[in-house]
Amino acid sequence: MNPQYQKIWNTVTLIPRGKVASYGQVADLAGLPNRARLVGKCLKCIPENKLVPWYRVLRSTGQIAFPSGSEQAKKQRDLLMSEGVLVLNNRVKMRNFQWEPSLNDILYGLTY
DNA sequence: GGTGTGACAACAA
DNA sequence: TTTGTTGCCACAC
Repeated sequence: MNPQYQKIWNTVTLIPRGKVASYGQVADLAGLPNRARLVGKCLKCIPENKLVPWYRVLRSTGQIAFPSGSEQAKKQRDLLMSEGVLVLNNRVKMRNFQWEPSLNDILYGLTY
């Protein structure tokens, strides 16, 4: 499988419970600047055995990427709410919930 | 190789 | 705030 995909999945796995990240942020951390859209593609083909918290990835605005009211959007909202992330009108307040990776996260989480 | 397509982002109005 | 436009770039045809 494409090593870029592995890197992206690993990065998403590092997002802690109760926090979220944007597509662009994940791309940057994975060493793939300006490739937010690749992250989106990547998330829809996660292998089942991987257990990647895809639902913690949102648009830079805090909006859920799926159309509001869609089944996928509902599912994502429920998963976020279940770990304490407040979702109103298909959107999260990034000010409150955006993940700020520590130096340790970057040095030890993204290497393998 | 050209072309169209994204679970995007930044900006304008 | 919400909507539209433009830039972006790896992929799949």
